[in-house]
Amino acid sequence: MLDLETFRHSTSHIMADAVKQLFPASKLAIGPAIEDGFYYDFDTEKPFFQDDLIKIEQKMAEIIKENLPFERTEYSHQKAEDVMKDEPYKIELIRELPDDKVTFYKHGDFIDMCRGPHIERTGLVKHYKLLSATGAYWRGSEKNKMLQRIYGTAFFTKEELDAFLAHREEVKKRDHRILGEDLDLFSIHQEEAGPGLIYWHPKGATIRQLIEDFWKSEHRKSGYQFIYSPHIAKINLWKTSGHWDFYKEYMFSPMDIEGQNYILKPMNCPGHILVYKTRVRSYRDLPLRWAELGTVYRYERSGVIQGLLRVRGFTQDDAHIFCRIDQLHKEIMDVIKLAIHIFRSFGFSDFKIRLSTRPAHYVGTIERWDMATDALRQAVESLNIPYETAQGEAVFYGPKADIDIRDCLGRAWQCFTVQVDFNLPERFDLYYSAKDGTRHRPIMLHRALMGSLERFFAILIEHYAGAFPSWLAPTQAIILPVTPEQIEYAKKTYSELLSKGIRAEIDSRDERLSERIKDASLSKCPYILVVGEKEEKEQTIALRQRAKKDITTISLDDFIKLIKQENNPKD
RNA sequence: GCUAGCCUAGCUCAAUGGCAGAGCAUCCCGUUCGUAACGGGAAGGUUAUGGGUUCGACUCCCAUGGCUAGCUCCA
Repeated sequence: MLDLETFRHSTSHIMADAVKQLFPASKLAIGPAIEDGFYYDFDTEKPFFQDDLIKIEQKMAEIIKENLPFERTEYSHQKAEDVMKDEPYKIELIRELPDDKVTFYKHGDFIDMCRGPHIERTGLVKHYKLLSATGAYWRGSEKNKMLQRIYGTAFFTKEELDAFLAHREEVKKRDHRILGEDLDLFSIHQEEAGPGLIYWHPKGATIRQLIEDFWKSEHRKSGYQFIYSPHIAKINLWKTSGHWDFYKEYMFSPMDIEGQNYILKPMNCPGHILVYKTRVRSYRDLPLRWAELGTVYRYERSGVIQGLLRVRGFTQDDAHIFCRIDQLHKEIMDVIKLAIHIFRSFGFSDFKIRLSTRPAHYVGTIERWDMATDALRQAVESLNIPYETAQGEAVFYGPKADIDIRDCLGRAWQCFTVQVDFNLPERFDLYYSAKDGTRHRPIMLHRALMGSLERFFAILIEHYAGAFPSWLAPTQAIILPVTPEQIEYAKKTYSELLSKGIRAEIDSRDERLSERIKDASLSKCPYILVVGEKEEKEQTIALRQRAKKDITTISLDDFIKLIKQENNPKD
């Protein structure tokens, strides 16, 4: 049985063959299979254009039609370099191979150094498509030359390829940047105000408030307290925390205020630590769980900014937990439980945890690292969520666990993180008084559940395709009087809904009913309430639910009951 | 930041060196309407910004800003 990776890898060879035939001066770099298909990097005189991709696809069709066999051969280093003498990138790779034997695969006149395996014949490839051409650095380093990369994909069946392309279309349709504008949720004013800075419109702000309210109430239930900290602080604070040394490239330049340098905060932790230090903490005070919807500013290079997903100013749903070692396990467990609960409430149910362990360079003792890592591992295991361990992937100050959530299109997003920190308590000389009066270092946990509100909002918009569940919808019900005769009745209905805490609107514009239904539907409002002569007489409403064709006539009280039922996040 | 492509009305897009245009949205008028696009009219532009080439530039060239897709990075 063929595996898809082999199949796609072979397709990338066919593509490289086509490129070599059409553009003989191109030099080959690498061409692996990737999650959604494959790519191949070339060093070419000119970048590839859209038209070139079509030509390359046609040439590939010819190679496939010839049904050439893939043949494997092994050469010594010497011979390999000889065979690849016109391919400088291949030579570089060959020289790094430890074995003397180098394997090659050949079909027709095209030969490529490659570990393999490959499919038997080019004719097996039938359903493929070239997707895009972009620049990519040789070996991923911007110090190296930029090569030209062509992405493509291949599938066993036409149905799978069509489904993949349809999925790409769906992703495009759900793009939060488009929906954000269509639904009047937010805007970005790159020219006037700067890229990566978000303006939340009333509808977007309503959703944000709903998210924040829910977040706060769940935190209160979980024993958190809230604090607020300023957006700027003197540079010394960032020198003490160490950010000025290891995080400088993401920090905005200092601003001079009365001869002192101040920095826009890229993180909330130093502020929380200052609060901790305002008095001597007892072992009985711990754990302290302090949360803040803290807005931070980070310099991101212009090329990486994207919609709400990657910005220069954003609000973290941050919290810091100061605790004793013996409390660590429970605190970690509770944080992960809270995160899962919140994600479920927003309609996510598929999670994957990644545990990152001690890297080569670290602060703190091995014993503490092992203990903290075990605490993380035990918490994850007892919650029965699949996890993987990323050996040596943690940051220098402590082990961490991250959670990827999967949206309804199967895309994974990293939002949640919980990080143990042995470093900052040390740098700021944090302590608490133990039972016997001696001083001890508390352990500090950093954690964010949604990560950034901006980014999480983007994920929600795309997850729901802008059709937010009733509890999050900026407008839950739009009331449409059939004629001006019913405006009074519509207003009465409106006041009644408002008084019950339902987010309602009236559209009594001088437009045909069908026009106003169209607009209400496009706004993705969950409920449309039509009131005409008949409804007024019977004191009812004609209810049209989002994504449903049928219309039901019910009393306003029944509608209120219905919407109240939906007014809470699902868990 | 780098590579490539792109930037025309609020939005989506025409105009290939010779008079800047359409649809949607907006505003006005008409229509008073029973479940997804009513009719008519008006207004809307220093063609991203700055320079250059040319008798003449939305169009060609240069710089700057920004966007898009990647690379790298990441909440």
